Amino acid sequence: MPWEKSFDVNETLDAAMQVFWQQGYQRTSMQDLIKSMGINPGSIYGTFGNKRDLFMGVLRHYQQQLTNWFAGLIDGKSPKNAILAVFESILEEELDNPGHCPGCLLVNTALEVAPHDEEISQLVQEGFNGLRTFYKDSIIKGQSRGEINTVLDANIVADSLVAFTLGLRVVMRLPSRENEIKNAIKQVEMILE
Amino acid sequence: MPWEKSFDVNETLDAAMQVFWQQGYQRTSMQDLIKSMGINPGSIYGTFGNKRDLFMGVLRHYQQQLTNWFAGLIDGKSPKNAILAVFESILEEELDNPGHCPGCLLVNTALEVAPHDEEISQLVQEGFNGLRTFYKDSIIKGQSRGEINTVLDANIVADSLVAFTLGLRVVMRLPSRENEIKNAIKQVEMILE
DNA sequence: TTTTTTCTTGAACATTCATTCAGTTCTTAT
DNA sequence: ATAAGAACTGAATGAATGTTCAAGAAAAAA
Repeated sequence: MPWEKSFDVNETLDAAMQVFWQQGYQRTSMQDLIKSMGINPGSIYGTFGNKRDLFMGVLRHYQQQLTNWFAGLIDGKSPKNAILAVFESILEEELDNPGHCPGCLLVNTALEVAPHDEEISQLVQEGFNGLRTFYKDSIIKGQSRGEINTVLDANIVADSLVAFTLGLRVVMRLPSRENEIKNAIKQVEMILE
Repeated sequence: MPWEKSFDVNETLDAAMQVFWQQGYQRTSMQDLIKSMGINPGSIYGTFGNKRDLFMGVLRHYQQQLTNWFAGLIDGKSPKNAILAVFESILEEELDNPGHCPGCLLVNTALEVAPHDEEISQLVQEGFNGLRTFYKDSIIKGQSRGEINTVLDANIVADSLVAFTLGLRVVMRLPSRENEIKNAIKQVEMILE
C-alpha cells in the first residue's frame, strides 16, 4: 500500500551522529540536522521522534559501532595486546586527525547531557561499564597466560585504565596534543609490564 | 558623581560559575543567570558584557580558585604527598557529593566549548598546562629528594597523571562511582612508589 | 480507475533565546 | 539647590529554537 522510504535510515543516523559528535547536543539545531541528514522535519520526526529521541538513537548507533570496533581490534590478539591495541588505535585516531574535535561521543555526552537526563545517563554508563569489563577480563586472561604481571589487581587496573581512556578522550578534543597522548600511553604500557 | 554598584562582582561571578558548572554553557540561559546572580540584564551586560564575555570571566574566576586550591593543598607537604593530596582531595569531593554533577568546569568546557571558540580553548589549555607543570615539577623534586622512584620519566608520568585526572573528572559527573575512583587512585599511588 | 496508505514537503507555530534601551533612581560635584 | 554622571529596572525586540500540520505525491490494493 504505502511508499518505501526515500532515504536510508542508517545513513541518516550516521549523518546525525557526525553533527552531534562534532557540535554536542545543545549546540546542534534541528536546522543543522535537517541539512546534514538531507531530509525534512516531517521525515525526521516521523522516523526518529523528537530531537532527544533522535539523539538516543544516535547514541545506540554509536555504541553499536564501538562494539564492532572493539571486536575488530581484539580479533586474533592476545589479551595484553588487545588492551594495547585500544590505546594504539586511539593514538592513530589522533594522528589521523591533526587539529581537533572528535574525541568520544559517549564522553562528551557524559558531561553535557547525562547529568540532566537519566535515561541517557544509563546509556553512557553501560558504555563505560562495557569498557571496564573488557579491560578486567583481558587482564585476568592475560595473567593466567603469564603475559601480565600477576601482582596487579584486575579491578584496580581496570578502573584506572577506564579513567585513563576517558582522560585521553578529553585531551583529544584539544588541538596538537600528540606528544601528551604518546607519553600517557607509554605509561600504560609500563603498568602492564 | 555616580553610584556604587549595589551588588558584589565576585559574589555574582560565583553565582554565575555555579550555574555554568552545573548546566554547561549552552544549556544555561540568560534568564537562569539573571535569576541566580540576582541582578537585571542591564547590570549583567553593563558589568560583564555578553553571555560569552561573562563565561570567560567565570572561567578566569574558576582558574583563580583552582590556583588557590592548589596552593592550599601543597602547603607544607613533600612533593610526592602534594601529588597524592590532589587525588585524595578529588576523592573527598566525590564522597561529599554523593549523586552527581560538578566534576571540573575546565574539563566540561574543554569538550563543550573549546572546540568552537579559540580564545576559550586557550584558557582551558593554560589550565591543563598548569596541572601538567605542577605534576612534572613535583615529580622531579620528589626524585631528587628520594621519595619518588628515579627510573620514572617525569614527562611521561606527568602527562599520564594529567590524563588520569581529567578522566576522573569525567567519571565524577556520573552518579555513584566512588569505588571506581578509589581504585583508580590506588593505581596512581602504586605508580609513584 | 479509484481508493487507501504512507511518505514527503516546507510553510507556519508558539516559545524561548540573547540583547537592547528608554525611563528612573541614586550619589557626588558644583 | 541644581546639574551631571552612572547604575538600576524590566518591558520590548528580533532572531532562532523545536515542533506540527495541511497539502501533495507515490505505490499498492480494490
